Amino acid sequence: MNLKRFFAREAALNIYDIAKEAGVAISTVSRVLNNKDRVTPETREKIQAVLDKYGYKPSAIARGLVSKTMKTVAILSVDVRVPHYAQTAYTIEREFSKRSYNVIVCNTGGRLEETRRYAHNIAQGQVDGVVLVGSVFNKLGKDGEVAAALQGMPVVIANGRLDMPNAFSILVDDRLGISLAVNHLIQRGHHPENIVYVEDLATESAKIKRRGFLIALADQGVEGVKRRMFTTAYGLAGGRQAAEEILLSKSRPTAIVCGEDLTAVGVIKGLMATGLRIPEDMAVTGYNNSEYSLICSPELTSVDNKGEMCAMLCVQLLESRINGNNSFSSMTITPELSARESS
Amino acid sequence: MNLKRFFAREAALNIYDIAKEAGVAISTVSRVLNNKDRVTPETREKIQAVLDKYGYKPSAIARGLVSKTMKTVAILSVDVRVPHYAQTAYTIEREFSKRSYNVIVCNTGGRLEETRRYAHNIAQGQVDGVVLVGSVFNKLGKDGEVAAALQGMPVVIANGRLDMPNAFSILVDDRLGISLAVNHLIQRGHHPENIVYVEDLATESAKIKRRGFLIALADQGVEGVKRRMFTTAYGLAGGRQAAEEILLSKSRPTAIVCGEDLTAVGVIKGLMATGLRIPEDMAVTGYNNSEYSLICSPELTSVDNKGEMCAMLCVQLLESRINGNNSFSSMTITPELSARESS
DNA sequence: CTGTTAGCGCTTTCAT
DNA sequence: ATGAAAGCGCTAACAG
Repeated sequence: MNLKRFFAREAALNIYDIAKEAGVAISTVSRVLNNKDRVTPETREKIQAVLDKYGYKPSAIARGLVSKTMKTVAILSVDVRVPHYAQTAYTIEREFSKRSYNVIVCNTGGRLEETRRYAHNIAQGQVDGVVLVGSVFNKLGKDGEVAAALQGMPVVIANGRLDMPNAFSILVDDRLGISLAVNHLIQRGHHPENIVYVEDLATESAKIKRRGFLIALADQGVEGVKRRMFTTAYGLAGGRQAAEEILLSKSRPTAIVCGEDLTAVGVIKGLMATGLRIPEDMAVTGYNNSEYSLICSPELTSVDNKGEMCAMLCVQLLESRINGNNSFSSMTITPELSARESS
Repeated sequence: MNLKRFFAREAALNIYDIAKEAGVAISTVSRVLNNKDRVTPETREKIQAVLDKYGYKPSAIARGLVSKTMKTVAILSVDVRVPHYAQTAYTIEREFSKRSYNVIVCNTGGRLEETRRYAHNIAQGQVDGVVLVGSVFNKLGKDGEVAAALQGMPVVIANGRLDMPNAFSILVDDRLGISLAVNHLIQRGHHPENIVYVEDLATESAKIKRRGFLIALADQGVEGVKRRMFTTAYGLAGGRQAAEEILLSKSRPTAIVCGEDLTAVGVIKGLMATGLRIPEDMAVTGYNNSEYSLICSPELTSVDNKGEMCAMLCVQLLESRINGNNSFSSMTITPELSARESS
C-alpha cells in the first residue's frame, strides 16, 4: 500500500500523507481541516504548517461520498446562446456560487432525447437540485423517463409547472404581459381591430401569450381575432417573413405584437426594408426586454418579464428546498412594459 | 448497519440492496452495470430485472472515488451574458456533453478574487480539466494562487497564453483581424489618415488589437496615429460617448474601427442621433461577428474571429490532454472579415 | 462465471 | 485533546 504510493508518479497526496508528516492521526487533520472539535493550538499549527507546505486540498469526491452531496446544482436550459436564457443562467450561477455550489449547465436544445440524457446523468447523485429554465420543460418534464430521473431531488422550474411533489415553480404571468402590450398600443391610439399578433415558438409560454392576446382583444369587444394571428419561425428571418405576410394581408394593421424580441426585430427590419417608418406607419412590440430591444433601431418597446428576478427566486426556492426548508414555495411574477421608440 | 438503513427514510438504495434482492454478490451486479467480464445471460437478466424494478442508478460519487474522475470539466469565463462568451460556453458544453462530460460554468466577472475562489474550488479534484475563456485570463492565470490551484490538471486557454507546462492555447490572430478591417476600409476608398480606432476593454486581446491598428496604419505610411485612438467604456453607452468625442475632434475621420461589436453599435447609434448617415458619412466596423452585428441597423461590418471554431478546438485540445494524448497542441486561428452595410 | 475482499480519501463515532 | 476504526458506495484484483 505504501509501496504503491511510493511508486506512483506524483500521486496527489492525501490526508494520510499529511497526518504522517505531521505525526498525528488523520482524524486530527480532519479536525483542523473542518475547524471542528477542539484541537490544541500547538497541534493545529503543526498540522497547518504541513497543510500549507504542500498546498493540500482535500478531495471533494471523498468528502462527497461521506456527506452525500457534491454541493452542485444543474441548470437544464434550452440554449444559453439565447440572451434571455444566458441572463437566467448567469444569475443562477452567480447566486449559487455565492452559496458555494457549483453549477452544471446543460443545453438541451429543447429536445426530448437530450433532456433525457442530461436527466439520467444528473440522477446519478452528483447533483443536489435542478432548475429547469424555459417553458419547454413543461412538456419535457412530463416525460416518464425524465420525471423518473428527476424524482427524489428538488426541482424548480422557471415559468412552468410540473406535477411532481418535489417540483416547484416560479411563474411569470405571460397572459398579463401580452395584455400590457396590447393595452399600451390601444392607449397610443391604435384601434383594437388593427392590432395583430406574431407567434413563433411552440412552447407552453407561447400558448399562454397567444391566449393572452385573444383575451386582451376580446376584452375590447373585438371578435374573429384568429384572423389576426400570424405564425412564423423564431428569429430575424422568421420576423422578416412575418412582416411580409402581414403586409400582404387584406386589411393592413397598424400595430404588431410579437411573442419574442428577436422575432420582433426581424419584423421591424422587414417592415423598414419596404420603406415603412416605425412607429409612424406601424408600431411593433417585443417580449423579454432583452438587450436586443436596445440594440435595434428604432429601439424596441418590450414586455419586461423580469428574467433576473425570476432567476433569483428560482435560486432562493431551490436552495431552501435543498436544505429541507419548506417555508418558501411557488410564486408568480408580474411583468411590466418598457415603452421605447417602436410604438 | 442494516438497521440503520431500515430506519433511514427512503435512503437511495445501493449496490448491496440490488445484490441481495437478486441473490448475487455486488461484484456481479457491478459487472452487469458496466458490461464488463462475462456474466451468464440468466444471472444478467435476473439482476437487470431488479435494476429495472427500482430504477437503480449507481452513485457517480462513489464511482468517482474509485476512478478519480467525475467526468467533469469547468469553464472559467468572464460573463456568459456576453454573446461571444455565451456562444463559446455553449459550444464547449455541447461538445463535452457528447463526450459524456459534465460542464461547470463559472462567471468570474474578470475579477481576481472570484477567479481565485473558483480556481480553488475546482482544484479539489472534481474537475478533469479547465478551459479559460477570454484573454483576461492571460493576466489572471499568472496570479500565484490561481496558477497553484490549476496546477496539475490540463488547462486550455482560449485566446491567451499561460506559462505553465499543463496549459495550452487556442490563439486568435487579433492583430491580423484588425488589419483586415483597416484594409477593407482603405479598399472602400477611405484614406488611412481618416480612420480612427475605438478601444474599450483592457484585456490582453484589446492591447493586441490596438497594436494591430497601429501596425496596419504604419504599413500605409501613416504616422502620429496615437492621436487617432479613442478609449471608452465597453457597451452601448461607451460607444455613444466615443461617437461624441470623435465628432468633436479636430479632424473628423471618415471611418471608425471598433474593438468590440456592442461598442460599435453604440458608436453607430451615437452617430445616427446627430443625423449622420452610415456608411455614407461615416463607416463603422465591429469585432466578433456576433449576433449584434445582424440586429443593429444598418447591419454591422465585423471581424469574424471564429468563436465557434475556437471553442471546438479548445474542446479537442483539452479532451486529448485529459486522456493523456499529447499529439494535439496549441494553435492559432485566422480571422476573416464579414462586410455588411455599415462600411 | 461468480464471490470475497481490499481499497478510493474522507468524516464521524467511540474509546482512551 | 487525540487516536483507532468503521463506514460512505463502488470498482477491481484475486480466488475459487
